[in-house]
Amino acid sequence: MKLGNLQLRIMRSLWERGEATARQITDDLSGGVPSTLSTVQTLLRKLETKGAVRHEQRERTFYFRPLIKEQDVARSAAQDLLARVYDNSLSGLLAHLLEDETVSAEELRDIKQLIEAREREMTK
Amino acid sequence: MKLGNLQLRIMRSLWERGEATARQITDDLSGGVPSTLSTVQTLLRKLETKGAVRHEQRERTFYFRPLIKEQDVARSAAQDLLARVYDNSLSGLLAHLLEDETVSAEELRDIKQLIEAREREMTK
DNA sequence: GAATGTAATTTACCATGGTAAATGAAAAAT
DNA sequence: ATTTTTCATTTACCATGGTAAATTACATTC
Repeated sequence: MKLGNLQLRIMRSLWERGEATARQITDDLSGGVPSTLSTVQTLLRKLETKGAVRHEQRERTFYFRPLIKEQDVARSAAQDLLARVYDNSLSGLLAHLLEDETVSAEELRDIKQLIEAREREMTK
Repeated sequence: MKLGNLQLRIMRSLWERGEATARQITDDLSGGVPSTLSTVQTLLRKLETKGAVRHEQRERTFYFRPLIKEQDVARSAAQDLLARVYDNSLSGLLAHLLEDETVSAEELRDIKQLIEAREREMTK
């Protein structure tokens, strides 16, 4: 499942809240680039058509829930980038990511450990 | 500069060739998902409007050249993914990338070396 | 009960990426 | 010289993401 920018931010609100109304999501968005309630409602419909969310009506109001997992969306976006842009060259991608000066020592330690863990899985 | 899928494939042909006609690019594309000459011409125009390519006419034919660098496009796509989807968590992204079973031992070795090199830069 | 507020729904744009046929003009082949 | 090929250009779609006003329907408040 491929999502646009605002779609992703809407999903993020839903993933955090578990369930949310269009109004609540609109409020969540107001911190960054704000969108009107109307826009959020439109996108929620489109997300529902795509099968990314579902809604349940209580009283007059729609309560939305995510149907797709954050991890799955992220994973497929990462795989897509790797394939489309880097021709599946992991080292090519990582080389670019490591160029960023703001990478912390902790991050480096963490990802090194990820790789070492993966190496251990390798031999099995 | 953000490029669509076909736009990227067209650029890739241009990056490899240095200079190419719409026809040559169309031929290059015929290996994967093919596109008609007409479509390629249309997209080349749009790429030119965006400033991604320029053309030069010789005889009757347009010869296109890339104006943007492959590395820059890749880099910005990677940064965009990292920020938009992973909230700038490098380890989060790498964790997903390493889940792919088809990662080779060589790739692992390569990226480990990238990280170690980056660690050495760190202390400076 | 009338006014106000709050929902969903409808409708209508715009931009971008992609698709390609149709047309016209020029070069190449016959 | 006529036909065929090969370009560029024009035109016209479609899908998706995003934007939002206008409308309608229902609650809440005064």
